[in-house]
Amino acid sequence: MTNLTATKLCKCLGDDLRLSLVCLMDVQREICVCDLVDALDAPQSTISRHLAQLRQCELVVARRQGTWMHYRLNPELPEWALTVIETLATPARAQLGLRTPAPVCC
Amino acid sequence: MTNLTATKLCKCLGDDLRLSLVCLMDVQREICVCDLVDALDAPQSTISRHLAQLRQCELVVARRQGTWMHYRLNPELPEWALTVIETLATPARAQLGLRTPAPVCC
DNA sequence: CCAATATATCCGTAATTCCGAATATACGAA
DNA sequence: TTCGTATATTCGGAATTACGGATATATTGG
Repeated sequence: MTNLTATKLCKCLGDDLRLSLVCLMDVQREICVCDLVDALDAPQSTISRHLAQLRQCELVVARRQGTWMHYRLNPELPEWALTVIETLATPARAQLGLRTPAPVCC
Repeated sequence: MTNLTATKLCKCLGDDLRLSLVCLMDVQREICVCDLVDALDAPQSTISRHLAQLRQCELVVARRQGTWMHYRLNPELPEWALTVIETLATPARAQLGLRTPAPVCC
């Protein structure tokens, strides 16, 4: 179980970049940072900073594989949080102009 | 139809006070500002400012009745937005310590 | 150990958001 | 018109958040 609150979840999702990250993880079960970096075009340090924030709120978890880090939604997310994410995913992808990126590396 | 985006919705809900306001409107079909002010204890100007923000994002609409203003969720909210609000309402009420206030005025 | 690659963290600054007292506005009643 | 009540807006300052270049760390291969 996480100690995620409704407010914290919304704060996390209330930013274009973080919402994009979460949407990409929702499509692909797991995705590595380099793919995130070139799907969204933003400097690597920015992406990494937002990922850290998502990790700290326990929205996502990371798995290291060699030099790569693979991120995915935290499988222990409470059901209401998952519902919110899945409900937002479709409109968000359209609004943010996200297309599912072809897996590049890993 | 509104021009609400997923990010804007989350930004609105990503604040304890605004999330409380929305939860209270979700329970009571319609609620007036004075009830909101004494349900949440925060200065009137703060409540009013947050209500203005919710109005501007088209999350809520207001109806004047004499000197009172009655607020409710925008009935034209897209379905995904309503789903998000309803999904969050239960955990949020618990986390924010909200109890349904007895209608005081109006 | 060294070099290269992937990712994370630091840090100073810019931008945004939040606050609440004071003030303005809107309305009903007298 | 004037007063009283309900609500909205203004405004200056405090607090939070975001940014991204520079740097640090971790891991693999040679």
